[in-house]
Amino acid sequence: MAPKHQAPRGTRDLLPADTALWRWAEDAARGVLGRYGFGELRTPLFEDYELFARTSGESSDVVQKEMYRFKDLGDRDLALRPEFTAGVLRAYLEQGLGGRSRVHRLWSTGPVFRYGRPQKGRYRQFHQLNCELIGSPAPGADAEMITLFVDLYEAWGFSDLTVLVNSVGQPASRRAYGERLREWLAPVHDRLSADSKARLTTNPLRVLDTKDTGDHALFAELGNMPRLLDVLDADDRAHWDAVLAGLEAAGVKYEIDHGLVRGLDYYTRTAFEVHDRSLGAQSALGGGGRYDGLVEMLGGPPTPGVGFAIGLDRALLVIEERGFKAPAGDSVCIVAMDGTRAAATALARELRREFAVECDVESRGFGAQMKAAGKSGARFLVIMGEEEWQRGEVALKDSKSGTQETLAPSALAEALRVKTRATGETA
RNA sequence: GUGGAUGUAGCUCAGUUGGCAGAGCAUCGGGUUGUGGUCCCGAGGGUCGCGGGUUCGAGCCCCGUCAUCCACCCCA
Repeated sequence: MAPKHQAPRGTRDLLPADTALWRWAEDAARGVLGRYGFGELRTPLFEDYELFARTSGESSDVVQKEMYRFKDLGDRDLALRPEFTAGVLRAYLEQGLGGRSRVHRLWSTGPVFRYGRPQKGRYRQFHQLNCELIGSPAPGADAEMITLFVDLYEAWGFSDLTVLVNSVGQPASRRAYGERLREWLAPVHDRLSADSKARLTTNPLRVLDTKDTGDHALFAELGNMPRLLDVLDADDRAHWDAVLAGLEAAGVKYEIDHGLVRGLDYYTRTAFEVHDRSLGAQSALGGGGRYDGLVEMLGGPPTPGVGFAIGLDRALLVIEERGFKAPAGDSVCIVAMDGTRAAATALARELRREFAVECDVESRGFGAQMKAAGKSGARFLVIMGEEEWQRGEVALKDSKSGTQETLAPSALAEALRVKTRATGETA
């Protein structure tokens, strides 16, 4: 007790029981992503600080107070990635992907870092699954990304997800809308909550999703709340309508949320998010949107794009709470006697080319090995008794059926193959 | 960053007005060197998060600190 070191605040260890579930989820996601034609991109965990500062927006919370920023020994100004998109687009430009083909579908996963006060579902080191579709301005791209987003969750057993969608327009129309909001709220300005007053100057759109009930009463009193969708220009409007049509064509259920504003400044047009109530206050499971000006902001040619990030820690939290266990394959446990230990070692190595095999390495007695076998949950027991071994035989016991048979060691692999195939499970 | 709650065995938690640190589960051993998961018996395991203070005496009271949880901010 009271170990000298503990994991830094907001970080945690994932033990084998946890990582089994994580791997299951990652494998399921990989399958979906492959079928959608996405390729995996791996980028550095840290990049120039400036890259994140510029893309996220100087006024964003990420830049203001959440970045893990440091100088390396060469005095370079670096930061641990607080999100994936900036690094992905940097790689896209640096590697000249735009010249190889017009459209790229890229996914990434790994830890991301944000300095903030931890609580359940919020960590300083957390994990995202990130997808970007770079190069297409078409509303069909937005719709496909949202569909992929939903399909990933469905692969994890989430049914009936509600996807919140909104259009945040272009930066110019967003600014115009902010002005309209300010004018609309002017008559009641002094009665707004402190939070809302502050947000009115920093990010007026955020005022709308305040949790303050007094503010909501004021909104009702004013009536005729201006809506972001009403100030969209014709092109944005047409894009928005086409995205919704695309979702309907794909059979994806969605809800329009006029108050939905993403935390990062670079979003244009489409924005979307998914929440799960069982998570409490930190309920966002994932979100994303279109970022048509971002590549240009990084010094590249005008390149449209749309992407999203899924919070794996939160998704896994929900999966765990549902009591889901990663399916475990059938495994084999070898039980040897004093006269057959060497032979058991050889047999274990051979079988391990194909099956998950446990074999005592401590020269323990028969009883102890049987107990260990029971605890390990192995489906098959290979019992190597001295007398049978002399006759060229071993016993194979199937715990599932309770049956036991005697066979030649050379026939073991095939017997196991047949039995595991019969139940459709693999080791 | 703000406000609040909680830290006792690997885990979940008892612990009375301040008076010898406990249970269940888990672990290990035995019953049981040729058929396990059950059962029975036994054992190990604790600077009571950490540091300081009050006291004859602190798991309990006080201060600080670290961590977790809840809410806010914000997000994943």
